[in-house]
Amino acid sequence: MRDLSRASGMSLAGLYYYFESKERLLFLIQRHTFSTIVQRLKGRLEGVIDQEECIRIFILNHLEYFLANPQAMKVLSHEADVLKNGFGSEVAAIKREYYRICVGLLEDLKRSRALEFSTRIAVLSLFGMMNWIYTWHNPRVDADAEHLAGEMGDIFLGGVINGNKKTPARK
Amino acid sequence: MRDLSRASGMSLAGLYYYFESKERLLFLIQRHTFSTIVQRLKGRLEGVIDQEECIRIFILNHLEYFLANPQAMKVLSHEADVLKNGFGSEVAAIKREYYRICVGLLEDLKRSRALEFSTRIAVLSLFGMMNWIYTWHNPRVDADAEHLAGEMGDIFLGGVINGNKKTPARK
DNA sequence: ACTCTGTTCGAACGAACGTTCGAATAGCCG
DNA sequence: CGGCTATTCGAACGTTCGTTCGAACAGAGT
Repeated sequence: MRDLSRASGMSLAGLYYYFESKERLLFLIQRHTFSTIVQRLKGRLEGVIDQEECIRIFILNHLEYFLANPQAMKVLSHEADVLKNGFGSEVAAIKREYYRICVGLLEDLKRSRALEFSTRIAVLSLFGMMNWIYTWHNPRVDADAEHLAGEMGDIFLGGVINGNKKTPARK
Repeated sequence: MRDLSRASGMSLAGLYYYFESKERLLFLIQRHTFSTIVQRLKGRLEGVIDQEECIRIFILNHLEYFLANPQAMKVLSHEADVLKNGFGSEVAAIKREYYRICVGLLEDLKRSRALEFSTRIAVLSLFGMMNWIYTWHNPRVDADAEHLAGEMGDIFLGGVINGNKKTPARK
């Protein structure tokens, strides 16, 4: 809170005139962030029918927001589970909706191409690929969101669509 | 430190008889953990020639350690960059060696099959898939390390080997 | 001019943290 | 037994943190 006070130019006590507690402020930031991501995603998916294109849009939407707000996403990734019961559940609901959208897209893809893989593991692997970016992305040496989304889309979609033809029988 | 004192049964001051500071204790834990992972990996890779099998071993080795020490890996993922210059650089060197091993394995695979993809992005995507597990894995509902390593290996290897045949031209 | 409401702030409180210090204890060697 | 070293601990120190309180200030309405 003292850092925010210094950065914003408002006194420490002044912050508490607008935000009743540090936890509620974090809650507002998280709710705003995840709501924005979900809302933008829904807009971009509207009218798109190709299942593969939908997943590429999902990845691009996610990475664009992450790379446009790197410090914010670093904090949100770090403070993911610190909100207490009341605040935590509302944010968790938004995250769950976001997760369910991705599950839906992947199951559409599975159905349309008669694929076989665990949706849960695939979705969470994709989230891992995308979210881990905050630990390594350097805007001076790494590509932009569009290019990264393309590369990650190739890896992920190539993996779930083609599977691994070399060793198809896995226990 | 007070939590460690309570959990270990030793008094708070007693801890400082063995560890000169909290930061040095964290450094020792990190060094021990990452050294162990690298050392086990080298042992398992010895004599293996098939490039795909090497990467599957890499994934399995990583996930086995992560799932065997979930709380520890959660802390290490969270406190990845808090060590000061002296301590930080030694741990960073071990991590860099680990990263370089994975880069080497992937470049062997690329060379042997004449593949085309960004090694850096592929490696960091793989790390993301594997490291993100600490945020979602529940031993009561999720599969064990061997099964997860198989599924993630299918997705990752399928992705980098087969690429995405549907839209091969990507700018 | 006076009040009322909305806004801002310096100063402080209580709690938690990393760390230190001196005393107490235990085991061993002469 | 007496002295030595290794080990353990209660109590405290200084700092940082989230939060609160009462005073100060500004502007609008009467």
